[in-house]
Amino acid sequence: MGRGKIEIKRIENSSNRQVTYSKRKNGILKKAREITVLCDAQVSLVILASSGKMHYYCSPSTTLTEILDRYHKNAGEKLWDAKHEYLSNEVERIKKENDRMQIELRHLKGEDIFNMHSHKELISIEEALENGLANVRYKTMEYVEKRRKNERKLEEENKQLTYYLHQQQMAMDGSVREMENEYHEKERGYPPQMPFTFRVLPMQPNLQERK
Amino acid sequence: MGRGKIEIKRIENSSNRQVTYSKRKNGILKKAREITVLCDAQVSLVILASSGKMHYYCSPSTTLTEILDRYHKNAGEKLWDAKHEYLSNEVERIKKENDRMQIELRHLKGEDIFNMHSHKELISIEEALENGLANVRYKTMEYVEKRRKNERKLEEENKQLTYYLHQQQMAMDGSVREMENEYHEKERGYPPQMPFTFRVLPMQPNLQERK
DNA sequence: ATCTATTCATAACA
DNA sequence: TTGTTATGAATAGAT
Repeated sequence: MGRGKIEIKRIENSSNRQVTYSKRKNGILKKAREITVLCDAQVSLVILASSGKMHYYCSPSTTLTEILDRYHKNAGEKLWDAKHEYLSNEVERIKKENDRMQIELRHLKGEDIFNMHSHKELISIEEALENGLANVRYKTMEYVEKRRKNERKLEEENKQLTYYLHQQQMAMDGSVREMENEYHEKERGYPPQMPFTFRVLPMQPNLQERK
Repeated sequence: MGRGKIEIKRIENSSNRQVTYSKRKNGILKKAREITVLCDAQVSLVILASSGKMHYYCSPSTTLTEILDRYHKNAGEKLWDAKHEYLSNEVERIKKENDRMQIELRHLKGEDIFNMHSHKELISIEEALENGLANVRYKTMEYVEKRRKNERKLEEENKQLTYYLHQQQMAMDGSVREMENEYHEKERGYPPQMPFTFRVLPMQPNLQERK
């Protein structure tokens, strides 16, 4: 129909397409109205132009929803359920995404950081923070290590001193008893086990002030 | 069109109506398909005969639901029930939350910071990262503090022991000299300063194993 | 269903 | 966009 026959394929010329759309849209709407009146039919028609403009027709005495309800039942297509399912899945999907990011954020903020290592996906993200933390950790480790070593040294000294003290006590104890009971008999053939020159080594000064 | 013009009003003859319905229905469906192809339009068409038979067309690459979604928005009609509306809102809400967190995450990772509108925003990001470090620092500080305290205690004990050892040495030294030079004169009026019951307190075990 | 005289829709043009 | 018109398409009524 028209001045010439046309092939049914996309009209490339944009303005031609626009004009054709407008005319044919009116034609379809008219036909929809007509079949409604002529044949007691119910019609739901929605037309969307590529431009985004929309036109629709719905036969009177009904609503689009009503027709679609019947459509739903008749077609057996799970229109509503599908929509509902889609939305449910979407909510779930996005919620998961949400949780993941929330955890990630908490970790990056330094919360829950001791649970972090179980989450594989977070490893790459952790790296950012861990790079920052690496320096701090290294410094503190160094520091702790030094303190621990010093601590051990002190413990050792402590043991030594305790031991020597005990020895000396014994020695002194013996000497005193000797002096008290038989100080005229000179039979002390044993020198003190501990050299009197023993001195406790001075500790590293300022160690606890270092970082 | 046809052998004679007809008025657009209900066709009273039932079989005529039925025939006309069938013919026009096909016509509309064809037109719907055509406008879809010719003009890049999207069409949703549902036709219900008074007999109850139903036919529909929906342009490919879309779903009826999708078209009706747009219809809903444009027409402002309540197509969707509360559940769907709730879910739709939920999706939108969570998506916004999602975007917000995504931006925050990217910022914490140091990405996209060139879009920052103010120095304040940069500072707050810096603060967040520093807070993250603070937690780690705190944990290590606690640990170091414990070690330091134990260390101090050991130092104190060490000093005490050294002191007592020295005292004892003096006392013993004196006793021996006394014994050697004038052991018949009993003038030792000073008892040892250190009680013989002195014992070094045992240290906290396992302290260095604790985190 | 199929045919066909007619009316209708519309492509091209203005 | 709107209108005009030649032409192809749709279809009412008959078969």
